[in-house]
Amino acid sequence: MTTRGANWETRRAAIVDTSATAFAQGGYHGTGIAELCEANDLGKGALYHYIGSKEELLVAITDLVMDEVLAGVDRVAASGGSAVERLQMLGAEYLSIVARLPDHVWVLLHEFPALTGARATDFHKRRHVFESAVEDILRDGIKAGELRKTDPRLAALAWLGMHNHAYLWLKPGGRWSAKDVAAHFADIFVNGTSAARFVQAQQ
Amino acid sequence: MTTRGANWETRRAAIVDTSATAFAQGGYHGTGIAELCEANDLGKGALYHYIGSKEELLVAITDLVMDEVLAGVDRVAASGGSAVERLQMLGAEYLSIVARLPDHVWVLLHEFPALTGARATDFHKRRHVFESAVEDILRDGIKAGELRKTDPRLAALAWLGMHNHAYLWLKPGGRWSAKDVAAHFADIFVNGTSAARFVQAQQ
DNA sequence: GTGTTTCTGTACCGACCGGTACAGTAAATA
DNA sequence: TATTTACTGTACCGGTCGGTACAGAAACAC
Repeated sequence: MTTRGANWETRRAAIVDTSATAFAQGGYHGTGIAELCEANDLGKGALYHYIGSKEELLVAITDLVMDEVLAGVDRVAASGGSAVERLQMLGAEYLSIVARLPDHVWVLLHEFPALTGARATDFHKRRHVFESAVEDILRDGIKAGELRKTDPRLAALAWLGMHNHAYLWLKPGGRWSAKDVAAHFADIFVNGTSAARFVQAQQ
Repeated sequence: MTTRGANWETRRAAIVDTSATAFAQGGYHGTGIAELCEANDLGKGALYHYIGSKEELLVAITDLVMDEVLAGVDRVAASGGSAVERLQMLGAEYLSIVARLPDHVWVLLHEFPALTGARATDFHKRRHVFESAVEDILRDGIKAGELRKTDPRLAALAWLGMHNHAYLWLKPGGRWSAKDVAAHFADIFVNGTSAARFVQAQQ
């Protein structure tokens, strides 16, 4: 067993972040240990003093994202808002993570199939919690009469697609903020893009 | 220069398809030449007689998908329908490709960053044609008064996210057909999920 | 049958893969 | 100052990477 110094944890966290960026650029399999060493400005010995193995690095990256996502799910559940309010809040929570940790999210969405064994099943469980949260909110909204009677699973997949896709173009300091996009997406998803509704409302 | 027999092309096409499935399971970098040989039941010599190189295989897979996507874009443009009609039609065209070639699409969406040089710029140009087609239809719809005045770029990103994401769960012979999903998605995107509109319409 | 072309398996290449061993250094503790 | 503890660079491991050379098999032409 190896002992750990005072700032071992912070050093490791920095390595995880830097490596996430490297993976996001070259892919998990496409980025070698040598490149990670260069990105972190560390020798192999020093690197392995912190990471254990390449797969542990991948686990650290995915865990970091999923911890935040599930914390967001909890905050939304505790908010006690209406289904539509919770849907928009969940979108804002999720997109703020995407905007804050775009590289980590990139790695998560692209490389989670590289996880093996217990790590893989663990990840799938946690992802299921997030996706079910979306679907449950939609079910609540339909039951409460807030939302039309649509297939909740298919609608959830549409919602998830809209928001997941943002990891490709939503960047911190970019054209839109996470909050703006969340509001816009909630508007499209709930109210649609048709002009007809407003015509009718004016009648 | 190598000469080619009568069924060289068909053999190559079969190898491209089989390799797409292999890449979709293990990733481009994660799948070695040896695994491709096994998947295709061919020795290295035979395989290289058809593929040239590993990257050419990737190019063949992405080209196959993009050819179909751009053909769909052309058919939609030639249809002469309204913006809303064209939007739904483009969704159906795209999702039918996703359902028919899920492995190819998987490889395209995950591994296109591995393309280099002219291949990369070519791909980005063709993808831009597709994404612009979506945005242009939205602009047309807004101008014609069919759609509300929203940010066309952001709305296009929402639409693309919804449809792109389908490569993860839309399978041939699965729970939903490509046409069903396209109709459902168009309904959500254009009309939204709110119950309010129908309440107002009934008044 | 003979010669040519198309195809395929085997052996092999240098480079790089993820990972380990370990000596050495720097800093804290005594 | 002596000793321990935390950290880091170098050398190296067996294995696999993508790719090539080439001899021989199979299919074809005549």
